[in-house]
Amino acid sequence: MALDRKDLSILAELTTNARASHTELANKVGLSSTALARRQKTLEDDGYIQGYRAALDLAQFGLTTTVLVRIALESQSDEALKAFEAEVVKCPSVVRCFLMSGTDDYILIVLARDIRDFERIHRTELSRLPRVARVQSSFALREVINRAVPTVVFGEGKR
Amino acid sequence: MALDRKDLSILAELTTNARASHTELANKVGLSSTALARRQKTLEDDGYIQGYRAALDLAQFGLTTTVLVRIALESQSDEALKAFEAEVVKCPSVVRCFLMSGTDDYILIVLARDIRDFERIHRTELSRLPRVARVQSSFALREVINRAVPTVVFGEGKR
DNA sequence: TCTCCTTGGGCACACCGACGCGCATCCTCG
DNA sequence: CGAGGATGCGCGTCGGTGTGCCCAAGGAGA
Repeated sequence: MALDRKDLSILAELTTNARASHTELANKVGLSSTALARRQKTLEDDGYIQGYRAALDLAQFGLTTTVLVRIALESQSDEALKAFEAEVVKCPSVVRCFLMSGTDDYILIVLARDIRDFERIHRTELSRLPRVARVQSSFALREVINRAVPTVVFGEGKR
Repeated sequence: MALDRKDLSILAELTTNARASHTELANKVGLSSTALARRQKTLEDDGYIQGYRAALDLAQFGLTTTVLVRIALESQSDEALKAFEAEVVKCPSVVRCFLMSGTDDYILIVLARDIRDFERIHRTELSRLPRVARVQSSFALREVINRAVPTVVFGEGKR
């Protein structure tokens, strides 16, 4: 199934404002409300739209510090990976965790209030992870780009 | 201003389902619809809720490969940073870009269709970035955690 | 070339639900 | 005991949503 420019326009708009009504969206896209409703439903049914989520301002919660953590395990055995992953999903300050190729086994993205708070997280969350051989942390000084969706998605319009 | 458990419960629910109606939310949180409406409006006005966004299934667009790219610049001068950042924001496949402490100057997260596609992105987007001294890419074999909001936010309830 | 058929769009309408208001009540704190 | 803040209930209005129907455009086949 292929998406045309209007579909992409709908997705782009919903990515910005998920609560827009059919008529509101229809005006922006250049369709009638019924035509838009059909397309939106199709996009949902076909799985292009997973759901609608509120975007929280994490800075408002004091979470202004992003830390990238590289973790190497003692062993790359399946059992070690499973044990590590079972615990890392419980870490409440971790927002992303990738199993990586190359020398570093895992890369985590951790959100903290500040550097002191990260020290606490390191002590109470990260240091308790099993099978860890080495932990290396780098602080993000600034976030230059933070997109949920790559802009390339909205630029491939057919027709 | 402090949030109590009901506020956090509202935020948690809206993070999952941003289109829930007042009555729907009220039932889950244990409030009446009016009390909930007031609290939700307060959360919006106070900036805890930035907005409501549709979550797209990137796999549906073929973007199944995540790549972490480490980039070191030739120079850390303010001019070099500005020049680099002015260009990197134009890269349509980059979803995140951090200015880092330590040896690596920037870390990007790039979404690609597959490894072949990343080669194209490397050639057409990354290699054109100015002032770059070294580029090092690591592929994510698997995504263990992908949260928009750390669970720690929902667990600090007062009262 | 004509015709049939399919696909997508627009218009109008009716129903249903959401939303916001006012007021009474309750709880807490001073 | 009084006052302020938050809650819950009921109501009316408004808007969104979904349906049915018709129309236009494009493609296929005879």
